[in-house]
Amino acid sequence: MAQDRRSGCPINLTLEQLGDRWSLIVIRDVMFGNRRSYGELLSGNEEGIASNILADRLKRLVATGLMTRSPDPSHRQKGIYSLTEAGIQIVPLLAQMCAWGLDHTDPSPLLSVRAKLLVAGGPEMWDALMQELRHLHLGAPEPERSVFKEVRAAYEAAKAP
Amino acid sequence: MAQDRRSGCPINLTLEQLGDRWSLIVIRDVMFGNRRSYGELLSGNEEGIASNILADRLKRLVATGLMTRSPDPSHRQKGIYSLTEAGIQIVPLLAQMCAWGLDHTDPSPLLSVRAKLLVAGGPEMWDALMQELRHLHLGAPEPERSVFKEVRAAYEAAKAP
DNA sequence: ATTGACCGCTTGCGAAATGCAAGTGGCATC
DNA sequence: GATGCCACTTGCATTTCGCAAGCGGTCAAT
Repeated sequence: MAQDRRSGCPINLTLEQLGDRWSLIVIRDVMFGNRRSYGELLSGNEEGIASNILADRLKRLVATGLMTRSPDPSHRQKGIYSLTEAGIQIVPLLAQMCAWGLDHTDPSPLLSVRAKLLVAGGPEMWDALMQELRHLHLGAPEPERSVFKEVRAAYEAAKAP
Repeated sequence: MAQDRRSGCPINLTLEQLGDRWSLIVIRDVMFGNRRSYGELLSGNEEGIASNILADRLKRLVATGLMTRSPDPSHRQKGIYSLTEAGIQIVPLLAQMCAWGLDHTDPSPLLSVRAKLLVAGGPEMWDALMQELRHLHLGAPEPERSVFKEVRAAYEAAKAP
């Protein structure tokens, strides 16, 4: 019963966990938007995710070990969602999706700014981002380089030139 | 009407094209298994894709420019599916999915052999594979290095030691 | 020309996922 | 203790998925 899967191929198994139209969107928002609660994720989402879908995906991501949910001390009802190490290691995957999307879809110029930077930065930048995420989500020491700051600066510069 | 999309984010746009449980499976089989016709894809598929889903995905992949369909001279009814350049550039994405799947799912040892090799080979190997795919699918000159051969050799060695 | 096997793809239909809108109930604040 | 907020559910219509069966064109043998 533990093995209810279509095949043991790693590509397939990844697809079984993340192969839908919303899971990676939620991870993207947690990761790059640093949205950590249900409300932030719901109201801030660019694509207009429905509330039940969001609730379902959060539950699933926690169940499959990509995120954890910890209680928010200021609001007992609220939870703070954090990426696990497995979740953080999705960075290169999202980066490749950025790369492909930039080249082969027709993304909006503004939303492409950050993606371009991330793609141009390459694996070094992705590693730095992952370090930073370990700091934000797992309590690791704060790294010197802040990819967030770099990306945000580029975005703001593009938005209001 | 041309723009019927949830957002202009490149990650989202990639997800809108490939974010389901079968599209990338089909691409994987065409790419790594060199299965080029409907029948080969249907009968050879590890995960047991349904015939209507396969037909639908092939249609969609052709429509969105990831593959082309050309007539098979030996069987008038048959088509030969080829990757386009956009399709070939999914290699790094699949490679990252391999990497993540190897680390964070529980893939079968045999099916992991090729994935491990591809991940260990890194971007150079992916580039070589892409060159080879351009030869097989787009008629580019045959490259010296054959990643297919390397991968097949590793697989056979693992299968029957 | 006819038959029969094969093969690419479609159809029908039940089951599941998706998406929208409204609702519920715990929680903090006043 | 009334009010407003917020995390999450529920109901229901629509779409997608998935299985099994079927259909029609093509080829090879006779």
